[in-house]
Amino acid sequence: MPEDRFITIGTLARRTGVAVSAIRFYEEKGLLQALRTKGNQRRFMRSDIRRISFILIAQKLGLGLAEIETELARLPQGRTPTVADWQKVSRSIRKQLDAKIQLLTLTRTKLDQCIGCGCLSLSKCQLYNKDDRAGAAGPGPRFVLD
Amino acid sequence: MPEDRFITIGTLARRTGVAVSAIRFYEEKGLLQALRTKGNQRRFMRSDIRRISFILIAQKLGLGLAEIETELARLPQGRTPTVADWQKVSRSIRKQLDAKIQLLTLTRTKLDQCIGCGCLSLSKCQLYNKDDRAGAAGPGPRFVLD
DNA sequence: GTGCAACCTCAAGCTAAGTTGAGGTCAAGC
DNA sequence: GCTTGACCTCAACTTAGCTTGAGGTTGCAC
Repeated sequence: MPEDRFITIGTLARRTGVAVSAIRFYEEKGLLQALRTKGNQRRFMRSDIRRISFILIAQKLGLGLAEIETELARLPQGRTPTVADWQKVSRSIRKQLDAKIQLLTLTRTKLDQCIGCGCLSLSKCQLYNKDDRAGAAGPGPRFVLD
Repeated sequence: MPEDRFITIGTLARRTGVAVSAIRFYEEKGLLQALRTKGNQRRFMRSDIRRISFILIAQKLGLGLAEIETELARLPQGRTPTVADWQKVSRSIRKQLDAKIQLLTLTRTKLDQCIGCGCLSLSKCQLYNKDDRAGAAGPGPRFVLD
């Protein structure tokens, strides 16, 4: 296997700083795809280093793996993504980041009003009303600033 | 039990919109304390309504229950918290909110540079470097914008 | 042709923040 | 005094994002 284009899972792990187990996990979740050798070992493409970089960055921005998968799906299938391809995806998460900052800023304004009156009352407080929560459904960790 | 000061778990649930099971869970975690009747049923204080309001608000701001417990510990023991007591706690989380917004804004700036060059490279990108992650330890969901 | 690191799968475990269910008790109105 | 809804405990399950371990195979270098 003299091919320069393919790398082992260990190499990918070293290059990205991500654990081997995590890479397998990402593959299982569909965020990465790997070829297999005759002996059933994974072989990744060099461009997967960038793909993992993106995963890490997007996680830092608060996206879940499912959302990240959606974003990655915008990349071209079959060919190595170009700079322009990556820019398109990056701009998409930049929008989400923007929205998140706006939401937090708004919340801060409300909190300031709340501190002013000291109420923290569910009925009167701007910050909190039941309707806000009506949509929250299903078990598991929620409330991470949807 | 003609006392106006004590309320049942069901009443507390109705008043806050939080599930009974969640209230028991918060008590177990030490975020709430309850007296017990002879028949072993919980009795909460009216001021716990506000306490739960605070928990909900703080969660919205992205705090975990452990952090919220720390904040709540600033409230006086034994007496019902006053408006001033709540303001002190609110100002504390306002600071944390501020920091979170600043971090996100900084991240956005870096992302913009990244989009500019299209790199998304672990070695060159401002957005990501290994050292950032060195501190992240332990299992469980991390990366929620520490 | 053999030794050993690196790979493989599969199952179980972890944390957070709860929910769901089984099986049983309490309290209040009629 | 009894019925019924609200309460009790305890155990098991949920989702997300992984890690850890057991037990077995590959691939490359000497």
